[in-house]
Amino acid sequence: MPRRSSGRVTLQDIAERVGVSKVTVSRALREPQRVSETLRLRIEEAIEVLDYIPNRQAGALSSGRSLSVALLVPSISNSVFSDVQRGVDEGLREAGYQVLIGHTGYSILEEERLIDTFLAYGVDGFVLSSTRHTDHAQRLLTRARLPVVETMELTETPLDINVGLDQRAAGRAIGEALIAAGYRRIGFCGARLDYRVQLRLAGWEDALKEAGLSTQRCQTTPRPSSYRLGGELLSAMLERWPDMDAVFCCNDDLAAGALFECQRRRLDVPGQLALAGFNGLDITDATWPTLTTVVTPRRAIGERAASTLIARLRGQPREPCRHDMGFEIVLRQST
Amino acid sequence: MPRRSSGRVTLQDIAERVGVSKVTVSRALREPQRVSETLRLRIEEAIEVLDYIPNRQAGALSSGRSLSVALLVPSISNSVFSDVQRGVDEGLREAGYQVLIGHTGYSILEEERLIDTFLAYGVDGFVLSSTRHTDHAQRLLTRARLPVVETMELTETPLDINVGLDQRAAGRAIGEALIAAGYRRIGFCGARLDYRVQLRLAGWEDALKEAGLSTQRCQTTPRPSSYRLGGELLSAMLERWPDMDAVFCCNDDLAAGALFECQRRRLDVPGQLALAGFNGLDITDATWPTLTTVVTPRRAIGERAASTLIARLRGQPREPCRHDMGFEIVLRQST
DNA sequence: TCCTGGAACGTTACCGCTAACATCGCGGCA
DNA sequence: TGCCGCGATGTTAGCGGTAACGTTCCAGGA
Repeated sequence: MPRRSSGRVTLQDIAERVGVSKVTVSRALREPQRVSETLRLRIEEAIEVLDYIPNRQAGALSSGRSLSVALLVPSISNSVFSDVQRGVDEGLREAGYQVLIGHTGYSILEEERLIDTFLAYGVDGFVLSSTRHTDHAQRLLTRARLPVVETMELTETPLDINVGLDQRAAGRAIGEALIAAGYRRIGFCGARLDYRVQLRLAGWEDALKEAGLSTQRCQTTPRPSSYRLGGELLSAMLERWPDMDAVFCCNDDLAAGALFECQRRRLDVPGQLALAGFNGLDITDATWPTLTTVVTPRRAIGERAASTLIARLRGQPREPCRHDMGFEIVLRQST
Repeated sequence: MPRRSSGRVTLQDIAERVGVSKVTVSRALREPQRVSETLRLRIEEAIEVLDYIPNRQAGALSSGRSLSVALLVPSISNSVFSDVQRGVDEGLREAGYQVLIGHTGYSILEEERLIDTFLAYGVDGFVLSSTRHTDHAQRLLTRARLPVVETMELTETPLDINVGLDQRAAGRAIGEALIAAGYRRIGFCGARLDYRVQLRLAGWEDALKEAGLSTQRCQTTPRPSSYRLGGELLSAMLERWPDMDAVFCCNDDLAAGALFECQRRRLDVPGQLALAGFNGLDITDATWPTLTTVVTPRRAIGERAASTLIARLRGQPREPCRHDMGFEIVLRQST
């Protein structure tokens, strides 16, 4: 007894209805110019009538290309990454690729697990949201010989393509901007403490040290970032360093939360305390006062990731390269 | 000349190394208790050594099950849906399923396109974020005979499983709460105007009409929701209806934006104007004043969607059903 | 008239895995 | 001793496509 077929409409069904072989139907779909006009129309009609949906699994198995790409982000709720995702998605969709999203929860072990999973799904490439991976993950990626884009921060040793911005320089730049604005007792508040936050912190220290200022006003926690946490961290800092005149928050969520806490305490921003965030999310331009921040080109990063990946997928030879997408300090009312 | 193999390690490679047939290796992976202990260990070792990654496409093609489920959300940056997503993801991962995310941009046409795409990928089920679909989408889903969960709002006519909350009742409840708090000139501000927002608006009208209050203070726009838009809409409303004493915003983003606008205008909240939002996002509990809102059980919706879907996937017969997950009015400082 | 070449379509053999059924070997029991 | 039953493993035949190569047919040039 033959294996029961799935019941789905297949190429064979179309072929029988039209009276040709299934290869011809397949060709009509993939290389329309290679079948005669009349036949193509009849095939298209049959596809329409029977509601044929190609089986990508079968196609991928046979051709070795799945026309899909994995995008791994640390968190799906963080709009930083949804901007990147939009850029990636748009670029790749145009080229006929489907983007499969996975979220690592900021864990490189989970990233490794997802790389394994998506390799099993036969993706044709990866867009990662970091440059740090487990050894095993690196080995898997290398052995798979797939194009890989590492995004967000820059690295000296990209696996393949690297698209991001100099997080340390950005941290330094906002530090310098605060100093230039006249602040002298500048704090740093950071949550999660992932690699990028550490880089921003290092940049902040660079700036303060160079100006001969103290870098002691630094409040960090491994807890995940949130608005409320921004308030809590600011409270702790105000307690420890009552003389603080400005705070650079490692991201906009913390900065907004800190701002809300200032409002709660009737602390004038920027009169009594200046605040700066990082990323340039929508909220920084909506609060009162609006928040000074470092605007990161997230969408552009996603788009560049897509375009470079497509070049690789189309056969451009593998040759490690970095794309520095820059950043922009935007001074607003909070400083 | 035979087709070039992909170069990947396959079951056959493992089988040869261990000296058994590939079916046995396949069995060792899928039904470990059916192969002898010693052999299983040798197979596991070979898999480890050769870094074997199963080809899911081939497995899915052969077995007819892909162990993946599609989750379609309107927007990926909206944290409402990332909460749902987390619930779905967690539940399904435990059962061995991979969740593939697609975002429709609030368009049912795009939803239709994605349903088509994911059917081509051979997913075993769908979680949709709405109960409204194109006719063609409905036909595709019905013909595919896959389990489908429609989430977020309730419907009288579910395709299969329906998990959500009564959006209209929630709108009505917040309206009643504002009335109970003594407000009489209550406005509504809504963006995007998707189906759920329309239901909330209808509920708000229900409450006001029943109390004999005017429902004229209603400002809506099809533009997508954002913090800034909340400020803009509020400004417009204050201009048109200077006597307004409370506003129900169709979601928390607008409410927060409206709050920021009040701060900008030095308008006391709730003294001069009360504000209420919808969803219960983190920000509502962080601002100053904190925001009254309708807390929706997004995570629970996701989890229930996962558990009911799993039941179906495990063979439980199809029988349309609704799960009302409720909501909670949380009164905070803004009212 | 014959040959040639290319457009249009067909045949074959896989891709890597699994369902279904077949086989083998061995202990236990009549 | 011979047969049965069952656990452990193997054989076969696909799943639904596509790459590579083959065939057919007809126009056009020598």
